[in-house]
Amino acid sequence: MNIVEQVKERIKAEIAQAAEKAEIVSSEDLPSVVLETPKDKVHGDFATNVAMQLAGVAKKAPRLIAEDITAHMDKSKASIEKIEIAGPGFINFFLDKSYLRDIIPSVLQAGSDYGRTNVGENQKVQVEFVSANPTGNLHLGHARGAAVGDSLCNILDMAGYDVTREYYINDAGNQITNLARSVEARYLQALGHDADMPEDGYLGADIQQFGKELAEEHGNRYADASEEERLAFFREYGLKREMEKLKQDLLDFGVDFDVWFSETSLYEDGKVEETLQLLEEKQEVYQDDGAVWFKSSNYGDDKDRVLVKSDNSYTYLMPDIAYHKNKFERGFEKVINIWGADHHGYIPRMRAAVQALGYQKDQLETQIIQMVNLFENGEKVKMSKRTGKAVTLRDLMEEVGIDATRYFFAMRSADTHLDFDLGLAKSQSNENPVYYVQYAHARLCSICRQAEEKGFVYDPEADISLVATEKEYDVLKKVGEFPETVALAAEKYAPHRITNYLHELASAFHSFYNAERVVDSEDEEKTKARLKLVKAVQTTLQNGMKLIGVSAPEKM
RNA sequence: GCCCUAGUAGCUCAGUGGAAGAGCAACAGCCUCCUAAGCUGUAGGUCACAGGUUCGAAUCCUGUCUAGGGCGCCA
Repeated sequence: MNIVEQVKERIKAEIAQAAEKAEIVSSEDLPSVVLETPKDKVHGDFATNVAMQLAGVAKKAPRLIAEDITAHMDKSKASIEKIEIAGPGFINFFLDKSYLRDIIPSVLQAGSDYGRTNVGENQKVQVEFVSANPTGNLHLGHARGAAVGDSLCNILDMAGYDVTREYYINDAGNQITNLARSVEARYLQALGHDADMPEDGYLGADIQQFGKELAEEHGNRYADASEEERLAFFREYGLKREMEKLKQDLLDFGVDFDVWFSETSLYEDGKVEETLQLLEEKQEVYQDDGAVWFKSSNYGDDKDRVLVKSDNSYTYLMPDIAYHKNKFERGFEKVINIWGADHHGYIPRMRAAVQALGYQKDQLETQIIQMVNLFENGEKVKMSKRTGKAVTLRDLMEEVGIDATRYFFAMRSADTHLDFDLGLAKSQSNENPVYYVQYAHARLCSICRQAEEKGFVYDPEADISLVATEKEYDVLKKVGEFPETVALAAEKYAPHRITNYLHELASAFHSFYNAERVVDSEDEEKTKARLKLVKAVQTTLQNGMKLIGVSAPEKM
C-alpha cells in the first residue's frame, strides 16, 4: 500500500470509530466510508459524504451527524490539521501535508516499477485487438484500436495482470480469395494485359505495387499458369506481403503482439470440427432449412445463428467460436476483445457461444472502439478500405507523428465517436496536449542538466524535509496518486484516465516550475532536496508515458 | 421496426449518485531568473428535452427528440 492510501485508511478508520463512539450507528450498520479527493482545494485534501449516507439510518440532519462524528475524532492519529463541515454535510479534512514527503523515497526506490500494483493478482488475461483483415493498409480506425489496445495491455500489466497481446488473422475467408484475384488483376495489368479487377476487389495502391513487382520479377510466368496454380500463388503471396506490411506498421507504431493467431490453423488442426461436435453433444445446435443453427437465443441473443450454411460451408461465426474455445483452453481466465463499432451487433452471439461452451459470461469482455470520422478542411471525408481511399496508419505516423497520434487516440474514452481533423492534427501539432506532457519532462531533464553544470551532484541522502512549499506538496500529491490511477484505469479498461492523469501531473509541475526555482547556488541543501523531488516527478511521468506508448524526450 | 453508442462551455472532450471540469479558441497580465510548446487571472453552462426514484441526479429509471452505428445461410 502506498503512502496516500495509508493516510486515507487511517482517516477512514478514525471516522468509523468516531461514528461508533458518537453512538450514531453500530459498526455493522456503518456503510463503507468513502474518502474522495475534492476537485477544489478549498474543500480540503480529502472529504467524506458519510454523514449524508447516515442521515437515513440515524434519522438526523446530515450536518448534525457530521458534527457528532468530528467531535469524536482523534485528529492526531491521522495527520489531520483541520476539519470543516460544509455544504449539505460534507466533512472536509485538511492535513498536515508533510507526510507527502515520504512519497519521494518510495518513488525513487521503485523506479520504473513505480505505479505497479497487484490488483490483477497475476490473472492470465488475453487481449485481442486490431485483427484487421490482411487485405490492405491499416487505416484510422485500426490506429485507434491499436493505440487503445496496446495502452490497455500496458496498464493491465502494471496493475498486476499476466497479459498476452494477440492478433487474429482472418486468413481463411472469401476476402482472401478476393485479395488473390485483386493481386492477379494488378499483376496482369502490369504486364499490359487487359484484366478487370474483381467486383469486390481491393483497390489499394499497395496491391497495385505488388502487381508491379510480381510482373518485374516473374514476367509472364503466372499469366501462363493454370488458374488453380495462379490463384494459390497469389493468395499466398498477397497474404504474406500484407502481413509483413501490417506487422511493420504496428511495430513502428510501438505495438508488438505476443501471438499472431491464424484462422486457417483452426481448420488445419481440426478445431472447428471439434467445436461443432462439442456444441452438438451439448445440444446447443439444431438442423433447419438444410443449415445448422446455434441456439444463441437461449443465452440472450435476439435470434439463433447459422453455423453451417446449407451449402455445407461455415459462417464466420463458426471458426470464431472455435477460436474463443481455443483461447480458454490455453488457460486464459479472462479474454478481452477490442472490436470496431461495426462488430458490436456480434457481441451477444459471441457471449452466447462462450456460455454454451461452458464458460462464465464475465470471462469474456468486449470493448467497442467507436467510429473515427475523418475531417479535412472542416468537411467529412468518406473512407473506404476497399477502394483504398483512406488515411492510413502510415500516413498518420509520417504526417502527425507517432507520439501525437498515440496520445490523441489514448486520451479519448474508446466508446465515443471521434472526429479526427487531419488538418488540425497536422497544422496545430504544436498545440497537441502531448507536447504539454512531453515539455514537462524535457524541463525536468533541463533542470538536471543545469544542476550538473552548476556543480551539483545528485545526493540520495539529501534532506527532503526542506521540501515544504504549497506547490511542492501539490506536485507530490499528484505523484502519490499514480498507483491508484493505474489500478483504476485497469479496472475500468480506460487508458484515457492515464492521459488525464499525466496532464494533471504535468500541470502541477509546470505551476511549481514557474513559481519556484530548483537550482539555486545560494541554497545548496534546498537544491539537493528539490532535485530528489524532480527525479520523482520525472520517474512518474516516464512510467505514465510509457503506458500509452509516448516517448519522453530530454530536450524539445 | 428492434438493438447499441453518444448528446456537458463557441469547438474537442473528461466527470457516471455527493460541492459543474480540462484543453483549444477569446480577453487581461507574466521572460535581466533552471526551455514562454510554459505560468497567473477573467469570461463563458436551465449537463438535449419531459417526467420519476433519492436527503441529494449530468450520473439511476421511463418516455421523447437529434446524430452515428448494428440488425445476412457476408467477413
